[in-house]
Amino acid sequence: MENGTTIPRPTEAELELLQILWQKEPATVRDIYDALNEEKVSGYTTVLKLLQIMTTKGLVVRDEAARAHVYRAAFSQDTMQSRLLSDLSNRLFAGSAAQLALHALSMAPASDDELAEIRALLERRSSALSTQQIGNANKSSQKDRP
Amino acid sequence: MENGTTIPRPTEAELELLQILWQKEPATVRDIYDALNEEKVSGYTTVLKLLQIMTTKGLVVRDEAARAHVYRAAFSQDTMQSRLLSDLSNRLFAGSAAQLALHALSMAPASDDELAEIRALLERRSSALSTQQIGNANKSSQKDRP
DNA sequence: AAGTGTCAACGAAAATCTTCGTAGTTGTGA
DNA sequence: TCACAACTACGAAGATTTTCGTTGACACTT
Repeated sequence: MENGTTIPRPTEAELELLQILWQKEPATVRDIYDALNEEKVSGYTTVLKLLQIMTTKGLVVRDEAARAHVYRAAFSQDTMQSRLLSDLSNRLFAGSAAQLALHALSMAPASDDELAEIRALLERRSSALSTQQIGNANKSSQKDRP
Repeated sequence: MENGTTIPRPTEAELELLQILWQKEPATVRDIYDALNEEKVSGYTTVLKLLQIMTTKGLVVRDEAARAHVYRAAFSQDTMQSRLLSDLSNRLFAGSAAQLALHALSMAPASDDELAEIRALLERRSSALSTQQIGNANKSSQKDRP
């Protein structure tokens, strides 16, 4: 395919595991299995198989040193959020992330803190409206392991 | 399943057709087929089949009066945007649409107009921070056909 | 050293998604 | 009226996703 630097899009079930991983990282299959079963029932080997698939996809990274392999997310939650957001933006908002943000904002029961944060971001933005790409699709403050 | 008032989540290919529908509504299979083939190649019956599936799913509504059935999206683009956004919000942003908006904003190369619009929304928001639900998940100005 | 329990690997079944070929129907122009 | 073109319905194949049962390897306890 056109792979390379592209982050693979996780499926529904895969994203669920990633959510757990981001919280409990690093984790063994059992760790994840236990955490998952607090929300829904699922077989141990199901989780295992998913993790194996995600490993080949490059969604997670595995340390096989110990007997119980230890898994980590290959990409930070932040990176994945950017990725899926821009995906949705392309597919449903004609590529305008701003439109997307606007829409999200209009349906968000935001807290005062969040509103303040958004205003701050907006200020910064209006002053820095130069040619540079403003986005942070590659915020280097993140620790991804591709 | 647990259907009822729930909007079914469109698949990748389905969303593509919806995009076209929102622009060219109402449209026959051929209309959609033609529009789609300006972007990518796809068979006529493929489009037809998809529309049939989408009809049973309730994603589109069909008028069978004429020989060439006429299709419309069952939900406005706006409604679908809200739906998928809140979906992503739940699955990747711990349910915080504001966090999602913030993230989208930080990666959006927004235009001045859009920034202004966002600021306006923000103003409105801060003054109207009462108990009422502020969102527009059901903007009654929309014409959905469930 | 044998027994017990945990683990990864493998294969495969079930469900869903995507695509298309074929058949049968209907309206239209010759 | 006959033939042609356009359309829908049906079925099915291939791809992908999701789930799980079984097997063999490994480690710890007794």
